[in-house]
Amino acid sequence: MPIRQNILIAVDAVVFGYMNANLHVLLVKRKGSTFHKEWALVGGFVLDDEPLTTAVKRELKEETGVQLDYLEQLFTFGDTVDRDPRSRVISVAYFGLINSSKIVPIGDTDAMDAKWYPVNELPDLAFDHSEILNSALDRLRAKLTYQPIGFDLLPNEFLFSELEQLYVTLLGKDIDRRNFRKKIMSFGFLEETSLFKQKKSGRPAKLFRFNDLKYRELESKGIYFDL
Amino acid sequence: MPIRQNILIAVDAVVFGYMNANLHVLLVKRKGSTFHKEWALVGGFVLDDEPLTTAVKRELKEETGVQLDYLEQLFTFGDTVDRDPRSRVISVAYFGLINSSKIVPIGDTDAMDAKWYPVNELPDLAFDHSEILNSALDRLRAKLTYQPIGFDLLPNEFLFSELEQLYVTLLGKDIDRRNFRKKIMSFGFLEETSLFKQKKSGRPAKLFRFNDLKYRELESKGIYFDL
DNA sequence: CCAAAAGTGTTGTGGTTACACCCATGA
DNA sequence: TCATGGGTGTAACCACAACACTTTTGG
Repeated sequence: MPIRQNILIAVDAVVFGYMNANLHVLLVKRKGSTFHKEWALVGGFVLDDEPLTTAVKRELKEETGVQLDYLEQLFTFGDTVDRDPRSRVISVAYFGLINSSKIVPIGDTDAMDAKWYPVNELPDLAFDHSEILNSALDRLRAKLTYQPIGFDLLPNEFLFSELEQLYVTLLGKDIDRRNFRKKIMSFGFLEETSLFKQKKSGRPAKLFRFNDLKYRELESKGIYFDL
Repeated sequence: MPIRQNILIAVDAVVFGYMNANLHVLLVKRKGSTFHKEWALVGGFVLDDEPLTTAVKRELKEETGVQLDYLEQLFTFGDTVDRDPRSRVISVAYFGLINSSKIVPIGDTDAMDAKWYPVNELPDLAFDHSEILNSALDRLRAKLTYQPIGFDLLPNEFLFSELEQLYVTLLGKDIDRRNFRKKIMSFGFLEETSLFKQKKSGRPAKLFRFNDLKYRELESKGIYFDL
């Protein structure tokens, strides 16, 4: 094949985690020459014989050590020819969610170069990474209405109020507690456990668990949440 | 930047058109060495300083002369390292729709190398193009439930029965004529014209037109069609 | 007057919304 | 006993599904 191109291909990951009743994104502090010490999404160049998804997972592991519960392709950014000042780079962006119980609280010490940032307190980002992050946020909110995404963000066992709070945070509007409970329960993919969690004050609350089997059944038929 | 990659980047387009009460895809007959004379999606390599969308449009123009009414990024195929036998190629696939009234009936003569194929009579395709086409079909059907896609496929003025027929074809199930009409009309983005179309037999039918303004309004709020 | 396609309403049902009070606990 | 958050039911309303006959034209 006689063709010669001078375009590089990279992958970037927008990984969301939910902690302290807030949505967070995983960012890394760059060390190379360009955008030195600025915050950016996790990502890097794809190896010649490496599938794209392998590349994202490798970068995530190398740069932050996190392991994902959910990963999907988001969008390929290649309409802006100079999005990387060094050379033309096309980036395949991925969108990931991590279960709160698996979150390793990296970067709360300043020694690390990876950190969970609350989405409402983001720093300026390198390259066009803000744009990428924004499309990921749009996707997240859209998914919320047709997939019970909460379950990939919450720990394996959680309070109903935590699920509700997550929806409130992500949708940015209030929810009627009774109606929400009725709706979620009607899907049948939530199980009550017999465990309770004692909070500092107030009545102890039941812990719930997600039933994957029931969920996969429904998923194939297509669910629709309005809220 | 010291990095060197040996990966090529291409774009491919899955373009749908609706004619003779059937969904069609635009295919081209390959002429190069690999997959010579086999049918494939329209596509080709991206130029070094060319935005991705420009590349797809250029290829479409060069190979078939069609001009699209709707184009969106579909998916980037790069998990299979040997999808192109010659070299590693990552392909950014696009999904397009064309208005019936703009369809140039290429390829009904055998001299041409581009042709509209009905989706239920597809030939074998080169590379992993069947897979790409299938994801485009999935996307098309999914979009149908939250966007009035019919309007990008039908001519500017059309019969209600044509719109209905389009949904029947794409969804593969029957629709109640009265309920369908009520639902579509309730959105308010369809306008009656005062024109009539006389068919060979039967009562003449009103022609309808799509009101873009009203549609864009609704689109931002999010529409939902069940059907 | 027959064939062909267009056009048109009503009713039952099930889901969604709106809404407010009691319960269990720790301090 | 008070503060805090957890848990629950009902009634009005609206959207959807099911269903069949009449109208207009050409042959």
